[in-house]
Amino acid sequence: MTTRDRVFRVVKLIPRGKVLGYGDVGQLLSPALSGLLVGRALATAPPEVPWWRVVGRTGELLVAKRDPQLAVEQRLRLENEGVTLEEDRVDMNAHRIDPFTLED
DNA sequence: AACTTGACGTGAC
DNA sequence: AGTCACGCCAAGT
Repeated sequence: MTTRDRVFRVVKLIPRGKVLGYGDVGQLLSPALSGLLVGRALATAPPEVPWWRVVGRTGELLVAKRDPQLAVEQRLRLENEGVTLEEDRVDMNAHRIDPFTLED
């Protein structure tokens, strides 16, 4: 079981229309991972992993720094499942879920 | 096999 | 309200 797989396991639990922060995902794992590594893992995410439901703590689409194209895709996918964005930011207050509710 | 680089976040200046 | 340092460690080079 690699770190990537553990990240994927958590991300797959995020329900449609909800989001988590990179740090949140890392925090759910034990031992906890830094958000940086979560992002690193997501960079190689397979199709079945809803990577677009992971954003920065403030709702920012941080991927834009690396790949603006990918950020556009993320935004479209999010809006497509009902997540509202304000100026390239997810409305965290409305869509961020409590990490606790994800534990299997 | 060594070295660098991050889809991050927090705390200290 | 900017920077900076730093933990974290898998991947890319």
